[in-house]
Amino acid sequence: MGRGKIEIKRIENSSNRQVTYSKRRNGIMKKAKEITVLCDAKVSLIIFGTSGKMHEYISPSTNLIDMLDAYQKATGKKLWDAKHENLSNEIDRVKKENDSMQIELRHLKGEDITSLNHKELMVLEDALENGISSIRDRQKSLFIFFSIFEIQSEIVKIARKNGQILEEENKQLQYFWHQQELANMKNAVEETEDVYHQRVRDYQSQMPFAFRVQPMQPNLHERI
Amino acid sequence: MGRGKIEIKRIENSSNRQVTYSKRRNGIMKKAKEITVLCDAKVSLIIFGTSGKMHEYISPSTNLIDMLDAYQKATGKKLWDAKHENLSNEIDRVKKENDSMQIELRHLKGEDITSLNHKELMVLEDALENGISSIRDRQKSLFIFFSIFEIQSEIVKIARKNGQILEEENKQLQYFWHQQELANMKNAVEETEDVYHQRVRDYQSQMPFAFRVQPMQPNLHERI
DNA sequence: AGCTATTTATAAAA
DNA sequence: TTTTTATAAATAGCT
Repeated sequence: MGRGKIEIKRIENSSNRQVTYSKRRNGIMKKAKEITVLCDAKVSLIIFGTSGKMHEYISPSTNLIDMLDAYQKATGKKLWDAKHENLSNEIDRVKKENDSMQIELRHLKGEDITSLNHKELMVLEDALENGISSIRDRQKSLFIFFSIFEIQSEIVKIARKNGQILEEENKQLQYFWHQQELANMKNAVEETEDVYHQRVRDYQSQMPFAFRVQPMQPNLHERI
Repeated sequence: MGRGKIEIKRIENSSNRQVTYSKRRNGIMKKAKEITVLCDAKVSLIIFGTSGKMHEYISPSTNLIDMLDAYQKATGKKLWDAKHENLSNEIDRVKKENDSMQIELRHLKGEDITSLNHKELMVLEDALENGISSIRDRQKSLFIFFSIFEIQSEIVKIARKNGQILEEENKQLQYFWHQQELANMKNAVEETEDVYHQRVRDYQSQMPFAFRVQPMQPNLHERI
């Protein structure tokens, strides 16, 4: 369909090829649109020329993703599923890890343990005993922290009473403590004051003698 | 291009539409092949008719996946990445869940607890105490199970000694126990025998008097 | 699925 | 690129 008939083989003349490409590309696009309208067809047409520039036509009634989904259904070929597989495997792996941790957590909380044998129960018991002793150690060390803090406060108080420390120096000391120690123990102190006195009884008997404190001013928190 | 000119609008006559679809589909396919050859173009053409049947053409120099990769590069549009995003989100969610369980597990095991305040430590301690008491309860009930089993064995033994039970009846009794009880406690029994005697000392003092046993034949396992 | 009159696409030229 | 125009190709309506 032109001034002369042409063979269907690569057009060697580059500018001719470019012209033909442009014309035929428009032609195909037009045909694609027409068949879409005339026949209710869904068409996906993607063309790359040698320049690398892309042209596409997708029927307005659909979109490329749906087309490709349909393509996969129709052909059974995988397109992105291969890429999905990695992610799916990752999910499976993490979920399994999740499940086993879930089970371990339940066991540590004493749930779902009827399926465990004696040996397994002993392992669990040991783990729990270790955990509880670590936590009690930590609570003791927190108590020591408080005790030291309280001793300091008492020293300051006594010193002030005796007039050995001026009000200004006292303030500086308080500031020093605030900066050096409170910064480090901030987290530990949080929300702890309200249970402090209640727990003192529990741990005082376990404290090394050197750290035992008989507070002269038990309402320490009023001065923090 | 035909006996009459047609408007580009949906062909209402269904059989006409089907014929036109078939003809024009072939036409587009041919055009696609031609532009591929004539102009070194890469074409992806996918067509679905109303019947749902699919037809495709991909330039021989490429394949659909490469075309779609190029499409994504050219347009910046995501195709399967959108689907990947869901999976990625799922992974993130599960991993977060994982992390928090990891932390909880560590805490229950007494690890990484320096960042916890007193209140949090107390919650942990309670959880551990609950866990440990559940597990000890379970161990006691397992012990009871063993004790009953042992009592039965002793009874059988005494009875046999006294000639009150014939060898055959004894076998039947053993079989009965094997079926009725061992089936249920199989899991609990597994690997338990080797620690049985070692633990008896620990729990015996906690047992209700009724269940205390002074084994006349401690090497029970030889007859299981 | 063929036929063919007619429309449409396009090759070559500008 | 786009337009022109002669001609090849596609196809609508019919069998």
